[in-house]
Amino acid sequence: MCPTPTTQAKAHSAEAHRFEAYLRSKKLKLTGERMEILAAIFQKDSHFDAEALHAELKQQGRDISRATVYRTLDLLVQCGLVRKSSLGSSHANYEAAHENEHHDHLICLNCNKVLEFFRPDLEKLQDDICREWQFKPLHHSLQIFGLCAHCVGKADDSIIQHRVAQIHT
Amino acid sequence: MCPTPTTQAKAHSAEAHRFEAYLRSKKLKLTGERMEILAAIFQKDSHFDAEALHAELKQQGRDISRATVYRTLDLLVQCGLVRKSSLGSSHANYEAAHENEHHDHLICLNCNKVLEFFRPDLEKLQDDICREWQFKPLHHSLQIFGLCAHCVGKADDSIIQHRVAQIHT
DNA sequence: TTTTTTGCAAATCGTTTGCACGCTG
DNA sequence: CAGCGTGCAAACGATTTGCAAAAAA
Repeated sequence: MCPTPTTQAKAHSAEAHRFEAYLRSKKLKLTGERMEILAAIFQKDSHFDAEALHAELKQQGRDISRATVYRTLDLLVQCGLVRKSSLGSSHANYEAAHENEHHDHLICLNCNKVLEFFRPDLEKLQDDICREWQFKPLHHSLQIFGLCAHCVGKADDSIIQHRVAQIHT
Repeated sequence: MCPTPTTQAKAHSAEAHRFEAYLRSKKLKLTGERMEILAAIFQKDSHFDAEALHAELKQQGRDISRATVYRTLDLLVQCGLVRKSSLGSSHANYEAAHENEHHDHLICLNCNKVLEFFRPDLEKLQDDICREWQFKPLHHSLQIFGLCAHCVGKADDSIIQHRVAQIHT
């Protein structure tokens, strides 16, 4: 009876509700473009950049301008539904903030795979450091760059060394 | 008797020797511009960006082109004398790698002060994480953003919240 | 109707590059 | 003198912005 859940179904997802609430709280408007961008992001499984998102929307038939994609990503970051982190590249990368869980990243310099991990003891250690310096933490980012299990031994050393020097943290 | 150590004295500093050795090993040339840039960097105490370095050189009477500054910074990063890390901004920041000591950063979102810390237990924890994932670490970066002791309570919440969302990691 | 949003294209900003000339080895 | 290095100005690529038309409240 129910139609198969499709992009359409996302209209009432938890993310959509949260975004709507956020927009209302800021007296901003709920537009088709904003909702489609949100849906597209939460359909994705991994990290992406603005350009890839824009291209994906276009191929889905929605020709939303790059400017709107950037503007909407900003809003989503502000309201906590999307997380931004470069992953070592010089341009911004984003990911849907499913479940609100925080995590950090292991980034393979050979195949570009991104592994996510969460360690409570790491979080605690950071709290200790902040206490020691009387520093109030609001955000943190730990990125470990190297070679994943598949790429160890298979990567060209000189290329990898070059990539290490190019990392943007 | 000895003349007071000045910029000139840097010509034989440990850094200069290391840079010279690196250049020789790569069959690159030891130029005045490269040495002056190195000296200027090691005179500085803190983090800086390419633009600031370029301006500083100019005001010291050395009018080295921006292109050369960028090219030389690259070389210095490659040979390990300079470290690159954005500190949350969208453009590159650099710091002299005195003593080879590794450290991480606490970055105040109000006054932009950067506190450096080193925790052996943090390094060990990262090794554990990498072992667990069979990941070979080559580089890492931990940045904690927030408010330093001086700025807690003095900062405008909405401005800080906005800055958190702008962080580039 | 009032206010916000959109798309477009131009503008920005940090950084890189091609090229002709200059300097190092 | 054979290569590299330099300065210049143009090119770049990601992101932002001003503005007039379009959509939401």
